[in-house]
Amino acid sequence: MVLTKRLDCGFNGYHVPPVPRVPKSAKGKRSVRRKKTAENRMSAIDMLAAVAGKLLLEGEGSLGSRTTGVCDAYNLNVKRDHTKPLKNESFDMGSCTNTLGSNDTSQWEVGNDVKLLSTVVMPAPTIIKSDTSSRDVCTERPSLSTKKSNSFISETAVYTKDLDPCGLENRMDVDARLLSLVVPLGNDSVLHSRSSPRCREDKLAVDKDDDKNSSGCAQPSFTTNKAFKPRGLGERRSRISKQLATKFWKVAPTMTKDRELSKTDVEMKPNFYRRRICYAHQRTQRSLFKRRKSFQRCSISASGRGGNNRVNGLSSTVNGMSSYEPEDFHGIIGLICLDLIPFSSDSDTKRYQDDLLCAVKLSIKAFKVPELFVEIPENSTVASLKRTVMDAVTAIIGGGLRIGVLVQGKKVRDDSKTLLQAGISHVDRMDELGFTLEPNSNQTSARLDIPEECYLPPCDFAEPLARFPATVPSSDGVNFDICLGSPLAPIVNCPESDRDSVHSPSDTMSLDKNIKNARVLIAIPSMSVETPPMTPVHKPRRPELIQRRIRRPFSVSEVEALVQAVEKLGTGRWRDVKIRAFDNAKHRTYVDLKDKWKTLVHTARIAPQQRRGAPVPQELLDRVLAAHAYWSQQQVKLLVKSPVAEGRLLL
DNA sequence: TTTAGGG
DNA sequence: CCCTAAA
Repeated sequence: MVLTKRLDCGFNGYHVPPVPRVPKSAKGKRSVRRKKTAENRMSAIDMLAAVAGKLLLEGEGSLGSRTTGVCDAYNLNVKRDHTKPLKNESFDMGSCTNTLGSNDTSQWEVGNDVKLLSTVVMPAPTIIKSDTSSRDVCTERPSLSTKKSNSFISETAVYTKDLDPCGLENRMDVDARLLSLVVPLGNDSVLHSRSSPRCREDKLAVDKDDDKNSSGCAQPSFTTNKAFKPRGLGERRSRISKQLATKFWKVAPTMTKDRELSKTDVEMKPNFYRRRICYAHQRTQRSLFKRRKSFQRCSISASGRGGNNRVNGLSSTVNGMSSYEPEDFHGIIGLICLDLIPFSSDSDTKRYQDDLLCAVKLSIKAFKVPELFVEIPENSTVASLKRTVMDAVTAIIGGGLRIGVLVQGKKVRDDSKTLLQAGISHVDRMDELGFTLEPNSNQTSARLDIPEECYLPPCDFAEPLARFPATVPSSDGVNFDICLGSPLAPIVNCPESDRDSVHSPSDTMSLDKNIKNARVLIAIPSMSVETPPMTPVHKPRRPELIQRRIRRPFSVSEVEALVQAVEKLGTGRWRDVKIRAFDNAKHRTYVDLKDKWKTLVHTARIAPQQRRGAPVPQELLDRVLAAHAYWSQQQVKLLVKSPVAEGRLLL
């Protein structure tokens, strides 16, 4: 049964409907499809489905919450009208098909005029302080008051793209992205299974720590208290969202107050008040999502108690939102935080982006100085050890260093570039952005462009350092982590880190397995001549950790520009094409353009039904084919005229 | 560096 | 998008 409806759902507020547990039998069936996906995907998809259903059908009341977890059951296209100002509270939702239940394949087509007058999630701006001495980072954020949600709508959208576990992505054509999936652990949540002892460790640690913006996990019961209403809450991430968040602070300064208001419709239990939520994030094979995931992970804050909040990929604060108040979560089984990322190249969008990208706040989250030797007698006091380490560190830092900036592993050499141009504004994963400390007198040309990376657990500062001589090695570069949008105490400020600084090998090993998720990636500086050869150097590994670039689908206007340029220049001059049509699009290389052309030609040749991604106007595809044919012919002609070919012809 | 193609 | 041989 296919239903086509135009929906005009202007609903206030939003709550995530209960997501039914996926029956085991069903799980079994689906597991085939989810073969290569992580164990908790189902839950995420279910939640997405639920959210999607609510989003689209709230007010209709017919979608209900019985949703299938089949990952390809949801195909939402949500478009934001970028021509409207951010404050605009409506979205134009594009087509939406929603397949419900395994036995019910109803589909809903949502017309273009459907307006979403509320939000699933609230922007979660975080005020980031780069002041490393400040531990009390502001974590205020907008509340989730459903009543107020109309005020902060604009950036919310549902999109399944990044939840795409099974290739759904390729059928999505909207540039909105699911930002993150926040899943307070509940009994119903499959994700719970991932919350592992580590998570509980964190929980305990956090409880001790109580309120230091550290993170932890909620116990399952925490989110299953039925006395509380569900409410939507979200956090936002990603390149744009980071800035959006900032923006939201500006446009909706009242948001902080809303939390107070929100208490009116939620019962609040004081003893929950400072608990932390444990989030789990859906895994996916898709690199984009991985990236996002890592990004979230990267924001995991170090616990104030010296590293008991290790990065583990399973828990911890995400997004610098270190302490959601429990009232935000009561009864919520799943939350999906979504964001909408504008198309990258439309002119409107560009303005929009530029507008948003004006503020990129960085905070240095971890500062590691590897390969630092400290020699100190056994009978020294801890205090003297600290002093020694501090001296050594100070010697490095005070020694006149300059900062290098790495974006996606590549050094940004042009200091005149803007963050936007350098792509820094776009990084959505923390390890895409790195800094290096380099000696000012950089005669040695040892390089750090492809840093070897190793993992060091946070806040185990003293331990590794103790092995190193106090003489400052003339390291060519030292990486340190920075964090976008994550308020947390810098590791160098972990005063009492000693206690927790020793890790069992297995601990390290398991962490190492999560190296991709780990946020504490440091570079081992290239050894200088003075460095003793016996220096314990980590095995070179994972030099490939250079991040894959963010996927940025070509917009129609970009395609248009590309087609036009190729029509003019032909298919063998990608550099010229780049200069001609994409000179200002720093993120489009000529290889990208060549690749895009390749896919365009392919797209143009296949049946429209086979096409995936953002639909390219047929007119453009026709031009692609025409240009391709023309230039192919030109090449042949050129070949024919060439001596070799001529010679062959003569033969 | 740029092109061209496969992955 | 990535990787890379070849130019």
